[in-house]
Amino acid sequence: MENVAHSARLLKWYDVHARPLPWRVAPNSNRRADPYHVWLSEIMLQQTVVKTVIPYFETFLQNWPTVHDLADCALEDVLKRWAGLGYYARARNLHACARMVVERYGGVFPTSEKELLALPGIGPYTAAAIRAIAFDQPASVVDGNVERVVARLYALKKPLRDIKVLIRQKAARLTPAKRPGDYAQAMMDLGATVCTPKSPACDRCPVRENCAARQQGCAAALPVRAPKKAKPLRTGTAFLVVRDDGAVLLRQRPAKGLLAKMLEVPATPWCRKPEDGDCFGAPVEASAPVETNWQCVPGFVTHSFTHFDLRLEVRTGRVGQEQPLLHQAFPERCRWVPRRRLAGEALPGVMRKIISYGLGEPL
DNA sequence: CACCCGTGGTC
DNA sequence: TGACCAAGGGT
Repeated sequence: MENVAHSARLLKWYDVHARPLPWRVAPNSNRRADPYHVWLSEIMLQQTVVKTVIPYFETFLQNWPTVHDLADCALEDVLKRWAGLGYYARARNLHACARMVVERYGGVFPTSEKELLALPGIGPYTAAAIRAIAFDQPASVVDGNVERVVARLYALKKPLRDIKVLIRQKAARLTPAKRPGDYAQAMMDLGATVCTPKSPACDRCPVRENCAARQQGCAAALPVRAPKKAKPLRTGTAFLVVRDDGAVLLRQRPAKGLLAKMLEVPATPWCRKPEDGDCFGAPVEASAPVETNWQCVPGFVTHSFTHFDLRLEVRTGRVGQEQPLLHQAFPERCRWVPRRRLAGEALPGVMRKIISYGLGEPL
């Protein structure tokens, strides 16, 4: 394929169809996007769709207009603002990266691939995106969209995991020296709006003449993904304790692992075996954070994580102001949170489900 | 390298 | 409605 024709057609399409996004400058613009904005948006966009990211991006910029502001704030505040977005390691790395950029580089993002890759939360994709979009360097940006577009352009029919290197080579060869930032965003916009996973709109595609998969009629079937494994079910019981003044008992999760450093509703361990009333041989009551008259809420809260499904029973309990916490509840990590403050806390989506389910009202 | 790591948009 | 899976990185 003629690479020049490909990039020329794509850029011409992008000039017309580029979506205005908060972190994006207009195509063919003389200005470059702010590296802080590009970095922040790219971290948020990892495995997350544009529509979901936009309000979070606006909130972050409003609270922390510069990387200095973000570096100066407490991690806890970042986690609060990140709550609901998922993959919370991104938030911890974001904060660490901001501090590193300020300490090592005086708040100015480095431009070399080596230096960018050394920053927490920045991998091959994000480093290339920052170089291309913020610094106008001809870096080859390969994300899930580009993998799909390239697999179709060349009708690559082997399993995706076996041809990742080949796709990177093809993608690098397609990347133009001019307007690399616009080109990168054009490829990703194309994948997100035209060359979509299930039913690609080939009749609207600016590079349909170059697409081998379209000629063969197999575009929708590419790329070939490995079959997914079934998710195991984990079960447990959550204890929603409401104090007489309406405050709810929450607990900070451990520093590593699932939902690290986020707040949680105290609960039993989440067990592999869906056997009610028993977990590792211990009774459910052994995980209760207080002694009270527990009330079972009918039904379950269900939630699907990346690698397992969760089904939780919820029990509610009312306690007085002077109720002592039980030893098993890790009291050093427990906090009473006023009802009105709940929505702004670092509560993951699953915990918000549990609380609103147990309270019988939205947060 | 395989696995861990969230959530909700999308059809 | 449920299944797919997204602008990936860390270990």
